[in-house]
Amino acid sequence: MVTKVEGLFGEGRDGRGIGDPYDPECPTRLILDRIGDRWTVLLVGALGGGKARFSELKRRVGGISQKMLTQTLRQMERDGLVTRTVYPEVPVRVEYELTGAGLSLRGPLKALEEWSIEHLSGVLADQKVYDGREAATR
Amino acid sequence: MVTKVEGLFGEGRDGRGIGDPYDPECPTRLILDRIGDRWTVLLVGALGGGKARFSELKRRVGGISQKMLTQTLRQMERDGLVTRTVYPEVPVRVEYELTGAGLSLRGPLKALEEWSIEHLSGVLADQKVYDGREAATR
DNA sequence: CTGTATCCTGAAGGATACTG
DNA sequence: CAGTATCCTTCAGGATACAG
Repeated sequence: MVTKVEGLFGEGRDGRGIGDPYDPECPTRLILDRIGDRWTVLLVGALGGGKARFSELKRRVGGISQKMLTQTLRQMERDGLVTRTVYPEVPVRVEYELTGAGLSLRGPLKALEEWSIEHLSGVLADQKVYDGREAATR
Repeated sequence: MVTKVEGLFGEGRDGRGIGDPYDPECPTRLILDRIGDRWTVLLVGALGGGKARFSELKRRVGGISQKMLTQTLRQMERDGLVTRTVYPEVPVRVEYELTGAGLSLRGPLKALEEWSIEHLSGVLADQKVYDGREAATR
């Protein structure tokens, strides 16, 4: 039995232990499992505009393999982030669309993206400094 | 040469391609690289309360190995998210502390955590439904 | 106490070929 | 078109032993 995580990022930290990331009931793990891989994040972005079909998503998300596209979409469907609609035409047409939950994820992800844009140059600069010091030490 | 990503999660999606996640200059990749692994996220949480030393972090973050703790902290230091201070006592004491950039990451992460807490039960329920349908199909 | 250095394994994920 | 099935490689990351 593991202690539940109520707020890793609340203000009042009191040094209490942090929830086990391997506990399936841990919300932190929940996000990490969905957001952890780049593909889910990119797909939420790619689906932000509305429905899209398989091939279109493949085109939109650069570098994704067919395997990962299918796999990630299935996962998102399972999690209730996306709906999958099959139109039995010839050839088959399949459309994906964000659910309410999927759409609601865009806000937090956007916040993260904004942080990223804001700190991109800073982080890159810090890396250079750090790497420089390391090289000098060696 | 790949198109830069300005806003994967902005409102007006126009179906334009999405930035290559392998481009080091892509902000989306920046977040994903830091946030992608559970440890960085958990450490930002663990360090939210202020300075903490190595062994304390190890205790706080359940399940992290010594190797990953060191490795993740080094990465965070390199990215300018954390400072590392060595006190040459016997035995050595090392304290880690979030920088401004590190602290500023807590907001977005908190938003994500809130999403997670809010949607935990829903996602879990959807998974059950999905798995049930799959089992029936098979 | 705070690491570094190796070894080793599982799992992620790309490439490719085939199907309804 | 939208997948599924396989093979194969890479590599993250745990376990362990040793060091300043």
